[in-house]
Amino acid sequence: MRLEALARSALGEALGALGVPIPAEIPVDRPARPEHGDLSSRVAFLLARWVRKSPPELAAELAARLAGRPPFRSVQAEGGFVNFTLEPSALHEVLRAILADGGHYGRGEEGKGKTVQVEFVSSNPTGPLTIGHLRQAALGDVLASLYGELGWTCVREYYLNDEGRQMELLAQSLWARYRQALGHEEPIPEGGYHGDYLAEIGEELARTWGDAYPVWDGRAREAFRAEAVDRMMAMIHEDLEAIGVRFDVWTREGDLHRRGLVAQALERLRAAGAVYEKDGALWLASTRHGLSRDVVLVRSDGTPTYTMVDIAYHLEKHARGFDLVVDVQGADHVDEQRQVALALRLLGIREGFLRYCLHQFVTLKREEGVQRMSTRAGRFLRLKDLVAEVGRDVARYFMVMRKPESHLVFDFALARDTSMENPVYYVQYAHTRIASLFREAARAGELPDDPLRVDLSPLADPRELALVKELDRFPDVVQAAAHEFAPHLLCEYLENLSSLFHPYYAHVRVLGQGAATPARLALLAGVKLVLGRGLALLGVSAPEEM
RNA sequence: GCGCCCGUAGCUCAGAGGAUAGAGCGCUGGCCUGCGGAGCCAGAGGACGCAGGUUCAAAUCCUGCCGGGCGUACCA
Repeated sequence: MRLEALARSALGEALGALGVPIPAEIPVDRPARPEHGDLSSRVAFLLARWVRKSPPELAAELAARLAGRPPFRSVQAEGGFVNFTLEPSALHEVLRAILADGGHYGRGEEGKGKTVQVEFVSSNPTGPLTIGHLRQAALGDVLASLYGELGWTCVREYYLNDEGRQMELLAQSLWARYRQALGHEEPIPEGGYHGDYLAEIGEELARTWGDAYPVWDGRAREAFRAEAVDRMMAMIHEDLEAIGVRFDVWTREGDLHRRGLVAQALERLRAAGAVYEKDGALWLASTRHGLSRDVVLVRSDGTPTYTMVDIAYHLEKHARGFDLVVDVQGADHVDEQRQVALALRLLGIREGFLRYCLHQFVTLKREEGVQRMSTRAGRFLRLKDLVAEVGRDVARYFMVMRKPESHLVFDFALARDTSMENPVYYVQYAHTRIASLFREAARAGELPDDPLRVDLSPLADPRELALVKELDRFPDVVQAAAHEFAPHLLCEYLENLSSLFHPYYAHVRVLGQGAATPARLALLAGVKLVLGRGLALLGVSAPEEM
């Protein structure tokens, strides 16, 4: 039961009794200031004109009609607002319901019988994953968890670009390293990959393969490309393992070609009249539909572009029957996204089938200053190494604690050495403290036999009621975080809940307080439950001891 | 030039029509003879980039500027 619903239904009745038309959604907010009550509605501002009254007049009439109505202790008009203060017993019931839900609290039903695919990372296998990929890995993984929490069946997918020019360059770069290891002077190709990780593999191949590939020909290309992709994938798996991200499905670009899906997609676009020929290439007529430029789908040499394959891939996703597809991508993909979305629209695919979670880039701030990453130049911080330094929990949390569309500065020093004032630890510590308290309660024989039957009436302290009100928000936060692609809302919520708990704990004794003890333990069981659920959704551990 | 994202406390960022704008870090000063001080309490610190407009009400919506990021490839 959301608390807002209590005020909504009361206001609905009062409006009906006054003969005022009832809006589809009666606005109810949580006031920032305690003197404005537990709940507040600005409905009078919306409807005053309708009934030719001023907002304060209408608000006063509504308040008069609702005065003394349970579960409200008071209903007051202030300005044009109608402010509600709840009876503590109403909050006690909220807490009881949360405890009764147990591990299911926060779960939703909206996704029942529906499937969502979240595609993320999808980094080209040209090197290990870096801190740049971390934001995407964390975001995608958390979004998938959030949708899972709302009842959706969720598929985490990685799209593997194992074809094309970048793979070619990677293979040739590796070959050059291999030749260098054999003592030949072979330069890294123009636009190739300079990272040390290829040098190591090159040396190893020189030992095992000897001088078997003296020239860069078709045979060498095949061998080195296969080897390079395998090696890169192994590294990527290690990095994903380090931050605890698992994919359900890996789709390879090469498979899309082999299954004829690219050709099929092209046929559909032709049939829809969405393409035209120019300069020997085939173009998507995007400007005709309001985009800023047309893009090439098939080059004049007959090979399909990345965009073409991307369209084919998304048609394939559609054919798989997902109700929703979420692509997590960086800000450099905006144009690409528009093009793919347009193509799907022209092919009659339902609006809303594909949604993009677009995120800005991460810059790394460390002692030497701010540095830009470049896999190609071999200048990057590998994900695995980052996790080794700051831990998986901090790495993940820091990546989702800002909204995706904000630039994110990863303060390395803060993440690593401030185990003192780090928000991750602050939240985890709240969980640990409660766990410790329950251990203590068990030792002292103060654990209630049946937590659901505890008398909650001793919970009267404003801090206790504030905690219950905050617990009541949790399902709304989960839902908003999922729908708006905004996991940072969950971080903010958990930090806020923790900042209500810590002072409470510091000032209110729980154990040895007679009838208050089981009531307070019940409250803290609720807090622990929600902290644990929230952290789990973020993929961050909720330790019993630290 | 054009398109998209972002300008809020010294720093990193929440708030996205409502009532006196928030948090963390940093800074100043307090609190360890009771459940974990990884904590608590108090304080200093703001023309919400600028200028107009819409509204009973704008940090929030609209327009135009100014700053920063990204894109604007027959790259992926």
